[in-house]
Amino acid sequence: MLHFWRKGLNKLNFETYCSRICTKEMYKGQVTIKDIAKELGISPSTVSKALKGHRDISPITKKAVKELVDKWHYRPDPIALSLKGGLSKTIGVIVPEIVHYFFSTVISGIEDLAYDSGYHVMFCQSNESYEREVKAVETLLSSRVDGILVSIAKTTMKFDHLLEIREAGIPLVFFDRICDEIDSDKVVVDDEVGAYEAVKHLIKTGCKNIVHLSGPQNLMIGRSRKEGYIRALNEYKIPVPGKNIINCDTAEEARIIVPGLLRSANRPDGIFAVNDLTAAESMKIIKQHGLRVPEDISLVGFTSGMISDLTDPTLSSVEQHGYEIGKEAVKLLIARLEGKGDLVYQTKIIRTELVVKGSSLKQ
Amino acid sequence: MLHFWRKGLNKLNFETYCSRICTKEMYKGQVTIKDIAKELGISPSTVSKALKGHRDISPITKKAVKELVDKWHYRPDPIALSLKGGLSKTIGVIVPEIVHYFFSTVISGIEDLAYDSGYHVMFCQSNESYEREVKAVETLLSSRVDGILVSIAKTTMKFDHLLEIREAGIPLVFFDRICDEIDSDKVVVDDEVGAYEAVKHLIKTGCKNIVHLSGPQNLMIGRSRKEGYIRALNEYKIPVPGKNIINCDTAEEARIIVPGLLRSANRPDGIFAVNDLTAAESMKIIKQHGLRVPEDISLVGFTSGMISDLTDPTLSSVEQHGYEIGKEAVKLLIARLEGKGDLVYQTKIIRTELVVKGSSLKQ
DNA sequence: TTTTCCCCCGCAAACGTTTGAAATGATATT
DNA sequence: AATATCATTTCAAACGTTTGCGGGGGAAAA
Repeated sequence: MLHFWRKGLNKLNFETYCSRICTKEMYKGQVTIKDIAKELGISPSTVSKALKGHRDISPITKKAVKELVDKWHYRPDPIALSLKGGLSKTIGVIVPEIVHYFFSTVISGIEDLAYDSGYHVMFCQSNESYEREVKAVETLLSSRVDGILVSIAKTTMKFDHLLEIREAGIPLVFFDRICDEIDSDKVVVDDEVGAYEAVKHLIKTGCKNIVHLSGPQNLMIGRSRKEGYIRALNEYKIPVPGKNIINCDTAEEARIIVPGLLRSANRPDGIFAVNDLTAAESMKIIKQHGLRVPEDISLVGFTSGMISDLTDPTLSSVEQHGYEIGKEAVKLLIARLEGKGDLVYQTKIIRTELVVKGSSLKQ
Repeated sequence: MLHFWRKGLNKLNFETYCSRICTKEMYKGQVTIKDIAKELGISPSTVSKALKGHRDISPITKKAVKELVDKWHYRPDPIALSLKGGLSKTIGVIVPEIVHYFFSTVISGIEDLAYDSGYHVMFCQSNESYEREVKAVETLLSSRVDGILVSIAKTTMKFDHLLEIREAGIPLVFFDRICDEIDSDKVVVDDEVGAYEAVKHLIKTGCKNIVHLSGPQNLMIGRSRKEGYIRALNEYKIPVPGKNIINCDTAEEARIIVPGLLRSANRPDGIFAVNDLTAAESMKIIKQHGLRVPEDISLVGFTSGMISDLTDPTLSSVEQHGYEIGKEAVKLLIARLEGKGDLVYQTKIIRTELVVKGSSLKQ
């Protein structure tokens, strides 16, 4: 029974060879390499080799295989491939929340570059919860992703789960909400410079009493933006009273905090908010109190997307280039995955850009 | 070599049994069931059965296995599992774009329910391009996802790629941007009713000349919203001149179209826009022309998230409950995947809700 | 005619896991 | 003492694919 068929095969012309009736039950399950082999009366390994153009396989067989493959819509099973090769060609992403302009922009960048590079994207949202974040790491690890991109939750103070990723031997890249305690590839926005530029702009346009509505101080981004604020004031020798830095990074908090500010003895004439949503809400409150933006109070936010075009007046803001961040993060990860990256960890800084609009143009 | 060890094993106490030195090279690759077996001197199948609490396995062995598993952080390889079981426990999602409040909300709902149900989510964005959508289907199919959720792109007019999903035998659920030509499970918003309610509200608050800025008519949502608009006007015996229905569903188009409207002979006193972004841009243009909202022109949009709170005045809009849509879509898919769904296709309708805010309160 | 060589192709192992069937040793039954 | 019973474990096959190795057959060289 060995090789007896070959005489027949070699004499077979393509018509006969390929026009056999399609007996494969295509409605159930997928076409496998074995099905192709059985139909053609050859072995699975021959089919496999034919498919990748191995020189061992004769042109006649190659052609026959390819035609049947097309006819039956055979697709190699990525799962079997992964089992063999050990790589899933999938990268995992953990973000605090998807419903958030900045993060969806980053994800968009991640998705675009990942797919162009032949990787799939699997993602989880932590919903800003430490527990969910731990669970997400667990999920991704047991999914055998090749690498993980993560932007940590506001409430994350312990990092064991992230270290576990490292211990499992899979590459990790932080973006935006990075973790200082862990040495790794990182992509960050130059928050400090962005904040500095924003506050400097407020000072130059005549603000004397600038309040900073700040973000959580356990996150780098919260600290950096505050530092930029302080540096700008220091540079212009303006005192920085502690009460001018107020933790307030949501619209809800703004509704509680801003009214008090407006009624206080020395009302601010400039506000630098840690994000646009807070800034926009502040603007509304200011207007409700009968004050004008920017005449009475100038406002600058930190990008959360198209918000800045919708407010009245339009909102000056620091653009973060989320799409670039996503792409850079994937680039770093893939470089490491494919071994081209040298062993030293990199931190990529994406520059910010102050976009001045209506809310800070005093005259 | 067969079973000779057992005498020893049974006499072994746990300390000795489990405290063997961790010789496994844990820095490279994953711990497999074989490693556990080898270390314990038993066979892989015993380990496997011990792990799932098979009654065949003695308590002493079970405990030993579990302790080593904990110690070495063994995780079953999902890839091997998938190879065996034929299921990847992954669902694929195709959306037009992630950077879009409505879709990111839906995705959030999808993600939440999917993970709670033990499924992973893999996703692609079509960027509103037909070609990209075809490629996304291709990608997802060759990823062997168990099911696919899709919201089609604006430019998609042919549906062969979607039929291919059906032919591959994997369940398909449409959401929001559904495809009428394909019989399948669907989750839709009752756009028609939402539009009807919105326009009725405009009529009741005194608008006589209402313009509809409509969406693409190849999409159900574009057609349905237009139909709701027409039904409301018909009900109040208000004529519907063709020129009052204008294709315009982006801020860019609004900047071109709306100024003309405002300068026209019979300027509208109400506008129903197919989405909030268009409505918000229209509002800006109206104000720039020295007209007031809602006194001169009332405005109602169709939800795109938090936009409606940011404009001045706030924007009346039809809420779509994107999060619910995502959850329902996953629910339908999982029901079908797990065979509990009967064979008949379902269409789930998520009701909309008119949220009246400042832009349509004339007095 | 025999030997050598090359071209094609099949075999088998491997990836990690599951599962029914077979086997082992000890104990209980006749 | 031979046999049946039981608990516990191993064996082997399977999922779909890849790949180095070995071998059959035909053609060219001796």
